Amino acid sequence: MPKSKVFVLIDCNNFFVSCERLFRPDLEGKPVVVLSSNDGCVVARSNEAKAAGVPMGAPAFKHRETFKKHNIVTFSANFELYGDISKRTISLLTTITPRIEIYSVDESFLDISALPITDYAEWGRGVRASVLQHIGVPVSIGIAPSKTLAKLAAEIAKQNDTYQGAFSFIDLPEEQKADALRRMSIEHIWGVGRKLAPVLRSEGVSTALGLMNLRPQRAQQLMGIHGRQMVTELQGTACYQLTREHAPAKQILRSRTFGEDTSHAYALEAAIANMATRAAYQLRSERLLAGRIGLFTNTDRHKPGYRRWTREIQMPMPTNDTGQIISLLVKKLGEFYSDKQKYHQLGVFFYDLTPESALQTDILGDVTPDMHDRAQSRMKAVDDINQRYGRGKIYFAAQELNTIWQPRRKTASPRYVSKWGEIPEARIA
DNA sequence: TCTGGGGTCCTAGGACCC
DNA sequence: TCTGGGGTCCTAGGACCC
Repeated sequence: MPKSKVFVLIDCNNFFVSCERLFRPDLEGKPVVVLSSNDGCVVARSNEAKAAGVPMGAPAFKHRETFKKHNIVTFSANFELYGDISKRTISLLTTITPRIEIYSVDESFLDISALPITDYAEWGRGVRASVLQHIGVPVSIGIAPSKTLAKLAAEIAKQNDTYQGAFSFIDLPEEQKADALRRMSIEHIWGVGRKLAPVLRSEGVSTALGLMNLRPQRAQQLMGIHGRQMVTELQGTACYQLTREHAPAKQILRSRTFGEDTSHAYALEAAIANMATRAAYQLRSERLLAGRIGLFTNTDRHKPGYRRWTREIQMPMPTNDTGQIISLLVKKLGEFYSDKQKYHQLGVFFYDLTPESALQTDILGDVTPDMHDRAQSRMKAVDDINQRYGRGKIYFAAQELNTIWQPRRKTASPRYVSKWGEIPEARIA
């Protein structure tokens, strides 16, 4: 019988806020929130902001009073900064073991089954101290025989200061494990969200322990196959393994809510051009081609007369050529556009992604392989220039038609680490 | 006035076929 | 005119995640 698995979850606490504080140490201990694009929703809160009663995902405009009353400092999200701090953290974790899964910008799983460790919680506290010292970001660490339990363990570590940032289910006596699970409500379980929590509660299951003891068949009836796997994982048997290497994308989507609603066709065209540019760049950087491309746009769903339009194009030959994509999508826009509508948001998406290497020439189509090659070398030249001289140095004219679509960012922090002009200065007196 | 953006996976149901 | 059962494929929508 193989030795059972040991997974670690390293979860950065209040990650976006912690990143902002790295460059603003004066904000340590003060209430801070980070807002999404258009300063719409709260996407990260410091502990002090949580204590002041600001909910996660809350629309910012509903809480302006609370922000004022508690002197809460707000930042517009600065994803370039967070991405950079995230990369540094990951490269530090990679020195522990190469068996790492980058789960999100602020969470990674490690498989440490093969590491010679006797006291896991103590080991976890060491990792926490190292990340704090080298990166400056506080983390919570959960260690367990399954990923679902590791997520719960990290949550326990975060909630309870006595564990000093690390909690382990490995070698924990059955009675203590039951106690810990009894104290965690089902909402904290990975895979139980807004809809499933009430379903479980009406079944009389309100804690992690309750779900662990639910009949697997019943869990599957209530929640589908994931429910059954959740029970098994809570019992301490791993269903989910480490997902190594970034799996190729299955779909790519770029969308933005506009800075203000617009009826102008050229504003929509500019938005299409920008979304398509970013999405197609991702396609090319992953060496993929899109077999289906499309766009959607809608009016404000909080206003009467809400409408949504979606159009798709089946490509005769898969593409990643920004110019071709923009012109096809702008043409599609013309099929439904009306200057009587107030458009609020627009997105561009790609489906049926295939590797460039698998390109099948469409012998009956009017796109010849030669045309495809020319498009390829044109886009390569654009990418090379932008990579060398900075994003957006060279672009399609349509991108510049209008800027109404651009989201508002009232309180963005400087791009400390990715723009030379915004690097912080330090003076030594 | 003001409510984000980017993903994955599963399932139910329809179309179609034998 | 009426009709069973089962399989496949596709899509839309729903659930979840951060």
